[in-house]
Amino acid sequence: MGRAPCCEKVGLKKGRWTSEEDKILLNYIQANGEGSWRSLPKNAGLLRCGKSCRLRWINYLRGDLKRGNISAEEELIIIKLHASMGNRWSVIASQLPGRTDNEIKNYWNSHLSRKIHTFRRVSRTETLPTIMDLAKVDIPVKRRGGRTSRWAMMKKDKKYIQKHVGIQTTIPKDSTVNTTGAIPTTALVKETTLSTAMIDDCMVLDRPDQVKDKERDNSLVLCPDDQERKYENQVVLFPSGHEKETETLGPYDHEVDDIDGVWLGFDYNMSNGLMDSNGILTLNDKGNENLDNHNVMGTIHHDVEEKDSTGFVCANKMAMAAIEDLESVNYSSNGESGEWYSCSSMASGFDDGVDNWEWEGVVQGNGISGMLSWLWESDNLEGDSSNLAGIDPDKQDAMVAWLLS
DNA sequence: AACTGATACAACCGCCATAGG
DNA sequence: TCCTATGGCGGTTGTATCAGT
Repeated sequence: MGRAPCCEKVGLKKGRWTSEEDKILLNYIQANGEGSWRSLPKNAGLLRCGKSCRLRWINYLRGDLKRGNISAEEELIIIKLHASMGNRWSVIASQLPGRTDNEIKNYWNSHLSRKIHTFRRVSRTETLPTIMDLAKVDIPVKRRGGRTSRWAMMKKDKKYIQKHVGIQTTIPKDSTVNTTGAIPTTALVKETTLSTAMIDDCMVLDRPDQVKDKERDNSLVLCPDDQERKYENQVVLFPSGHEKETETLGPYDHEVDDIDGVWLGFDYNMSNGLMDSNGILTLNDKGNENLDNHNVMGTIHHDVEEKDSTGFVCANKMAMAAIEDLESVNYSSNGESGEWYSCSSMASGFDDGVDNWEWEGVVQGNGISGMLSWLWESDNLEGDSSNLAGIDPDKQDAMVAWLLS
């Protein structure tokens, strides 16, 4: 038998809270402060369990809650933190002011989990799975239906809360309501490449010698790996298999000393016609109407210092990326040590006959230091919350701060 | 217009950690 | 040290709402 319920449930109301109940709870807490949840319902005259009151307050009525949809920036933070600490929603929520763990959990489950796959860390002794069975993976689909967000309702009617429960909203004037589930792709790519903590000082890669179109400003450009790849503090992703033999896996098809990794994921839309005659693929969504959802995922490796024959230096970190349309993705070990790997995907969105691509990426510049060493000192990187077990809180805080720096 | 399936998200539930007696 | 109350967390469920048929 489990422990006794937190309160006597006979006669208590369950289910959705009415605006009247919200008013009562809100008035009570404003007058008496929060806490003492067990006695609160009785004192306030609510036929609710104290736990239910607490949840209602924390997740909905609290005045400091952020209104509106999760922004691309917030989404990125969620992705990053989830990649590092798993389903520790409260910890993740603590880094997103005004967001609740429940909200983030729901957002993850309904929006992100299907878009983002966490890839296995490749250890020295581990054999990579060569095929990932994506048939078993949920495929992101176009939103067909679903509830309209209550916050969206409030956005539409800023007086909603005042009308219904009598509290002030803090809906930002410029907040947007996204009812399609679509991600602001360009912004997200930009945010990802600009603000990702693991990619210190990176900037959006543009190739001024080949990319003249101003429309491509602030986009991420993928370059064939036979192109110049000496960039300072930039993100470079290589479609290494594009119309070439796959011997060109970049300068990194050699042994590396150590691999620790964290996957980054971001979503973008890709359509036909993004590949120009030079084989440069641009990730943006400008002017692309025929969009399919694809994911780009990358992992950042560190403790790598290598030079290729052209003198390219990959200092301290490497990144890999995969493009996938979630139909099929092959993972293969790459390099003698088997410690890193490339990803190929079927990109059915292309009409240029190239439907099987292999990508790799590099982040160049100084950056990841010892933080990742201890962050990933556990071998278990599959989103297991035990990842952080045993790490003292200061370290954990430092990690979070670093991840978000 | 009615029906159906998909979706978002609010709310519930059980378990765990911790404080305090 | 044990026991209990309580708060908190994460997994899961229920349902309102919507788009497609």
